[in-house]
Amino acid sequence: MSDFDEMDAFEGAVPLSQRAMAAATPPTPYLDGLNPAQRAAVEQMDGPVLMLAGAGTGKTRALTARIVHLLARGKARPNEILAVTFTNKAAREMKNRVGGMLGQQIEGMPWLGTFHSICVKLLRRHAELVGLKSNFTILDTDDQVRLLKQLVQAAGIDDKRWPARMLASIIDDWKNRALVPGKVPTADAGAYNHKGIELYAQYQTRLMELNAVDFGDLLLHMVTIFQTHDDVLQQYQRWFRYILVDEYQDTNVAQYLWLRLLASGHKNICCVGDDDQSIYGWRGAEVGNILRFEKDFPGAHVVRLEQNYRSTPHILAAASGVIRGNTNRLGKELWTDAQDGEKVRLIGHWDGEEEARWIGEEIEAAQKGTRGVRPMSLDEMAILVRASHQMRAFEDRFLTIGLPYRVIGGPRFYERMEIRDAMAYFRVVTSPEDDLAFERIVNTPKRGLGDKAQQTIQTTARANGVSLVEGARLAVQAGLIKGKGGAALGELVEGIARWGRMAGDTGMTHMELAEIILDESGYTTMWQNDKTPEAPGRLENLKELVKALEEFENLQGFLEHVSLVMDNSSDDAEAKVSIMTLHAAKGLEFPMVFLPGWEDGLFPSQRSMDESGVKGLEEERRLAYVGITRAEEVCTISFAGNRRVFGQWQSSLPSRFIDELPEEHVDVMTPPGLYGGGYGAASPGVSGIEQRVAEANVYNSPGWKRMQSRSSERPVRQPSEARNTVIDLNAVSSFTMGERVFHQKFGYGAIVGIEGDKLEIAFEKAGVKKVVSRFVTGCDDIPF
DNA sequence: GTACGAGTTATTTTT
DNA sequence: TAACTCGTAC
Repeated sequence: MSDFDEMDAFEGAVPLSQRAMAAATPPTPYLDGLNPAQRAAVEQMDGPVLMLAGAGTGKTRALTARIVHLLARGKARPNEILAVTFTNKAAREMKNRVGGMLGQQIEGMPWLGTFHSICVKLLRRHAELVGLKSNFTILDTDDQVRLLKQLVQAAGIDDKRWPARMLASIIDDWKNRALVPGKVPTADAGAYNHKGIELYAQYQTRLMELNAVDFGDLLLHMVTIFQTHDDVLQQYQRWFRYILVDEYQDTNVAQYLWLRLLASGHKNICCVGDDDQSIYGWRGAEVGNILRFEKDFPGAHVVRLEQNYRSTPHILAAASGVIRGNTNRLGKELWTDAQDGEKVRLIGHWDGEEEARWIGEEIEAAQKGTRGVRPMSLDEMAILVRASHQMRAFEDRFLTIGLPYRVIGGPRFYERMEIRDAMAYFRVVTSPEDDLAFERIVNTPKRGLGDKAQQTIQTTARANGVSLVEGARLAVQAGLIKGKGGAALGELVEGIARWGRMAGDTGMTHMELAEIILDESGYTTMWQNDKTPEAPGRLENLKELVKALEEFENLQGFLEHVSLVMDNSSDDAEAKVSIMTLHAAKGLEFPMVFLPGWEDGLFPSQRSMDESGVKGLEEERRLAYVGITRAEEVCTISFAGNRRVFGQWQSSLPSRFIDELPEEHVDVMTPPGLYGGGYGAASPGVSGIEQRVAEANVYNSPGWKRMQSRSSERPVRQPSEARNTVIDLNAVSSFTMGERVFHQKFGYGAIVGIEGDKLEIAFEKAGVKKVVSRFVTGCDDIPF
């Protein structure tokens, strides 16, 4: 069971008074260099503390110092401190920093971890109280949906109209709100075509039968146990002398209840967070938890960390100006000692491609040091977008100009198909009753087992009250599955049994076992024979998976770890620009940050506003705040007048957040491709940024005005699209020797030969190629 | 069992 | 537009 040894976390309870005395007045080097607010947050050890930590105010430092202080003062032993984070990354960082501050790795803080990993440990010890066995399996989203799909279909519901995914998110939402099937309010009765609650109950029953839990259950079951077994609750209330919570603004109702139950004895709970950075409302986070802290814990000490060590004053002022638009804040104002630095830069572009092109050029200039303050490495730059589809324009552009970039986020290593397949094999081997895993691999690779064969397996298993593996064995034995499929299935079942025996055998490492499983099952061969371009990568991933096993004692340990730790370890050496969503950027910082796509409807997202009204808008605004505060030295906000949305050209207005930027901290730039910038005054009554944007921007250009005036009809000349059309019409004849042209894939180049409609082009990055002329556009660079 | 074509549908994502 | 899912035809 991974890093959790049954007794470790609780052993050696020496009376506290004795320990406290032994640690009379030890030196406190970890307090040096803390500012007064941080220090207060560290030294106020007893009772409830709310540490309101603005962006870049050294919260992790204060949090780790607090842990070290508690230990140094003998207030608690390492295993008596409960420290909860949201992500494994945060947990890891805190662990490292506590170790670093103490000068050595203490014997471990077993209760420093994510909500989920801590709940797994607890639930394994008390599983029987909610009807589970302690070796329950943890289902991920994929398993969850597959299971629900079965139930939905069994209930005779059209899963096309009512997708299982939808039900999964409804159930997740209930679990986030700590609602067991019987407690779902009647207001939600209509959910999922009035079948939601019933299916939720069925799903929970099915999970019990499978001895399985989903992510939401980890919290929910523990809350149930604490609520119904006072003795258990008290045991942990006594054991966890001090509780620390990171990112408190992201907690959902279940997590909140869990914390409140544990803290209700001594109330030594320190919650750290920033209401202005609450951006996960859509997945159940309740800003209300942090806003209500002082009511929940009367007499709480509230400490505000407001000195920012990250950004320049202009950047902070811009961020403050935007977030000021929100109501219902606890209220904080970031300040800094730092020198002035550059103002936040604001620029509008004609369309999204233009924006990507400009940012690409800015990045290249910044690298050389011809722009901004100093030459910067690509590692120091990031582009933060609202929605991942916005990344595409940048990827396309950077590919053509050969600018190295990396996309952060997206499918993680352990979510890739081949990894999940391989893990399903491991799961079946280590626990043959894992039906979901068996279903996944029974016909992967193809064994000639279609729907009918799989149904036979199901029926046999159910009739005999056994697992699918066992059902399959019986079915084969009884000759119910004929031909090639039957033989292959027999082989698979036999293999599972054999590999299971090998697992118990000590003569073999679990890495060797893993390789044997993947080879003998034919899984490796399947990819070797696959000729799709991604096959080699998948084989590579499988190799990496086996390598990752090394750190664990056995396959079970590995599976346990992986079910909760879905990390992506991509540490490539080459310097690259990072592209990611604003959500993914939380907690990160970069000297140079680009915030493109600030257009109303895109950011703030129309959908957010439609679905959640003012609440939604405020969360979007916090997203803007998070974005701006990621920047250390240079922050560039941009928007485009026109953008392709679902293949259609759409024009939009600059984001309302742009109007909220304080004018004196913003430098409005003139977009390239405009003849000298301004086109006269904007309409009267418009002032401040809006006016300056209008003066400098496309919004006051003839092209824009033309489009506006014809807004009811289709604009005569769409951007880019128009350009392409013109070229297409003149495809054969329009090119001349030496002309500079652009190709989607190969970038810029010059024509060195013409043969009918085929062109020979010397590309700047890709060398000389022959290309059909319609794939090439001239770059006459005339705007609009 | 696969391959292809029609039809659908377009946030944010951790555990 | 493009990516994905589903159903049908071979």
